[in-house]
Amino acid sequence: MSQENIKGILKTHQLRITDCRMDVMQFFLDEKSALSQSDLENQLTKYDRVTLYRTLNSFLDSGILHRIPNETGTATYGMCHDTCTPDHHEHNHVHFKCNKCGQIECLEEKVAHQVSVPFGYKVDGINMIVDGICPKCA
Amino acid sequence: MSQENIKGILKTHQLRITDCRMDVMQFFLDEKSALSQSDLENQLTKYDRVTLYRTLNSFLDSGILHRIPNETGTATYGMCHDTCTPDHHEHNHVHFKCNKCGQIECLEEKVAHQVSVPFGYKVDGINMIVDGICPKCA
DNA sequence: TTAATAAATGCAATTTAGTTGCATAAACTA
DNA sequence: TAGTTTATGCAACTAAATTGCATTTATTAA
Ligand SMILES: [Mn+2]
Ligand SMILES: [Mn+2]
Ligand SMILES: [Zn+2]
Ligand SMILES: [Zn+2]
Repeated sequence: MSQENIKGILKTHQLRITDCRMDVMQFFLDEKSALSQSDLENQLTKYDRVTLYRTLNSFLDSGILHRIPNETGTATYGMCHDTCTPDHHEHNHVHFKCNKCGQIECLEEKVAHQVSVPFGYKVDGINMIVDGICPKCA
Repeated sequence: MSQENIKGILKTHQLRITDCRMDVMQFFLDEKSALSQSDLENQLTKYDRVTLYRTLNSFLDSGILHRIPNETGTATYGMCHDTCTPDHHEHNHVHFKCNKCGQIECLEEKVAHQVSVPFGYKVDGINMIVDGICPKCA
């Protein structure tokens, strides 16, 4: 994706165009897999950790990224495939976590948007995390 | 559940019977919902935080507890409903997270044990996290 | 019942993750 | 290009989790 396209995404989400934001978004687009704060720190060493935290948060707030649930206790982020807005997020795709390399990916597969729950529970969202072995590790 | 039953569970999993382990397990059995380290710290103040961490980990390793994926970055643990062993965990039930009170519960609802993934991916397990409003908060 | 052994605990220190305040620098607006 | 707003870097801080080690407790076998 071109520099101009990335700028477009930032503008659409009403975010100022800065080097850090451009580089972080580029990194997500290149990697395609989900990334964590520490991935950014390792790769984008020219920026302060705090700036990277704040970049992730601004992307989260504006609906460019979403957080992916995981068991490890470190936040992981993925690009929103769909048309997410700050108000309405639509993350109805499956997440895949490789048990060998640890990488987390957003798959295109859609999640069933209904699930049966006991009487009295009201469902807002459904999140599906599949674990196994990814093609690279097979 | 009786003290003796709890001892039985510990023995089955080849864990030494200690006060801390008895109390932690009792707490999980009483609460029925998923618990975090900080829940334990608040409730079981007579034990050191480190001991509670280690207790959770020993339960995790021996298949008494499982970790529940979430987006917040704090680990949450639930009793394994099914017949889990250290080697093979079978957490085929739905997890529900209330968006009001934050509580996480293991539901009896079974998770579909098939999911379609792109060619090349091998699925080991499926985790389903449903969020919404629980009966208590409705 | 006791002595020997192995494992669990508490405490202090350390590492890792994430946040906040504030001065400065950069981006946008007109 | 000047004025305004927002982002960044740095330092300090809070919170979560881990590690090392001395001491205590649980188990085992005499
Ligand atoms: Mn995703
Ligand atoms: Mn569960
Ligand atoms: Zn992999
Ligand atoms: Zn609730």
